[in-house]
Amino acid sequence: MNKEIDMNFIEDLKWRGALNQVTDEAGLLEAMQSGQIGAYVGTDPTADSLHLGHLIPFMVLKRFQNAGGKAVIIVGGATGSIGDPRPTTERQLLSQEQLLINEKGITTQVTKLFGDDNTTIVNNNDWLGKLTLTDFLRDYGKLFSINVMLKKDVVASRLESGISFTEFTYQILQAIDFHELWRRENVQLQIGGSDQWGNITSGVDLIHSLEGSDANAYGLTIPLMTDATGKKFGKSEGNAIWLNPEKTSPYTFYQFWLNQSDEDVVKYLKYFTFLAPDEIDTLAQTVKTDPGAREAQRRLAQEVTRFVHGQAAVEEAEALSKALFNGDVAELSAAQIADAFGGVPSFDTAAEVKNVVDFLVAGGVEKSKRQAREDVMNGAITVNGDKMTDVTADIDPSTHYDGQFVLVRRGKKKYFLGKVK
RNA sequence: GGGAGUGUAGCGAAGUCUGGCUAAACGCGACGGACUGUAACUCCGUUCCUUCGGGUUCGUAGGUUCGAAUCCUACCGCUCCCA
Repeated sequence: MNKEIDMNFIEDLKWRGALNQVTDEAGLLEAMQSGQIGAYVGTDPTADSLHLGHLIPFMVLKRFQNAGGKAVIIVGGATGSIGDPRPTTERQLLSQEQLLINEKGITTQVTKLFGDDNTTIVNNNDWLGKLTLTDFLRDYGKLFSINVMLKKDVVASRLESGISFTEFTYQILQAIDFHELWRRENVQLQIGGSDQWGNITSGVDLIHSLEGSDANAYGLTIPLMTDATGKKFGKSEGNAIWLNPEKTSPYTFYQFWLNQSDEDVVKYLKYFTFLAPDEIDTLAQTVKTDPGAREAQRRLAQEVTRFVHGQAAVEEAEALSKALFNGDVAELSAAQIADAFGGVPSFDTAAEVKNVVDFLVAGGVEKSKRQAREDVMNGAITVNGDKMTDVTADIDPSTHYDGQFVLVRRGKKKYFLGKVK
């Protein structure tokens, strides 16, 4: 492992604003210099795909990997079946079937992000699933003080509103995970969001209890990511941005980043790209000198989309963006539509003349006729490039694109593609 | 086990004592429009469904009443206190 690069890992994180707390900064750097060590990030399969919130710790893990470390990812089949306590309310347990589906989806995505080299993906069900209750109580339970567990922020915040024994125990399971990886994969560092601090330190303490207080085990947390308006990062129109292209198209993903505000864009460039500091500084200058060009946003969108979906997806998203925002969509050919519009939400529609309002509702563009009428009357609906303002007007799918498609726009930039059947 | 609270639209929160003027204040969010840089800010409109006649809502089920989110009964969920 290169000594110079090691020295930069923490410094780089600080510069990028990606460091909240470290248990022992000097100790960690020393461990990294003395040979290859592993770091891990745990993810519970709470959904069938990762979303942008998950990307936050993974970016740091990726930097660790780039710095020469080994990346270890736990897809938490066991912990996922228990549920990491939220500060407010008890979680709903997931069914075993759902957990399996989720594990599979997440494992696929993680593999894509981290590649095969210096990456290990494990499921904690492999060890936690085998642990019997008596072993658990004898081997681990004795090492945890209820008094300490109660003081963890998440637990403390739940004492008023209530917390089940199941969720209360979660921190022990996560601690066992850390120890297990410490033992079998030489994982000495656990990375997580700032809300994971309590769980991470539980793990560090457990390793120290079992392996001696001089055992190398460190924790690192990342600040809570919020946008300039103080809102939690990673939502668009109230929906999560997923990494699964089936759930959030690469085009929508690209647009999410392209639309970041001037206030946030540099922060995200530092955080979500692997661009060098001087390059980011240059982009930061362009935000000041020529904000309208949105050079920084464009670069951010390209970099992150490439990291998650690949170069081809970037090109597709850019081609589509160009067609939608810079061209006259009515002039496009059916072939161009078929080619470029794979990324917008689509729906099937019959080859028959239909009232606009009914058409919009049937296609899922609008959720109710009331809403559809309102939007039509406000001039918010454009069909094949023509603005519709008359609620009694009809849509004839045969007029454009060889009768194969109907292109609907709602508002300024939301497009829907009707595929004529 | 005993006692006290609480459950209102996506969320938060009024309204409940003093039943009708309440499809239900207000805030947030969301959606649309103007402005613009496919921005931010600001401003404006909308935000249960509808064949625009009306229909169905205030944890659930009943009841009282000409009329109930508002009163009564039972049940369910959540919280707190006592044991």
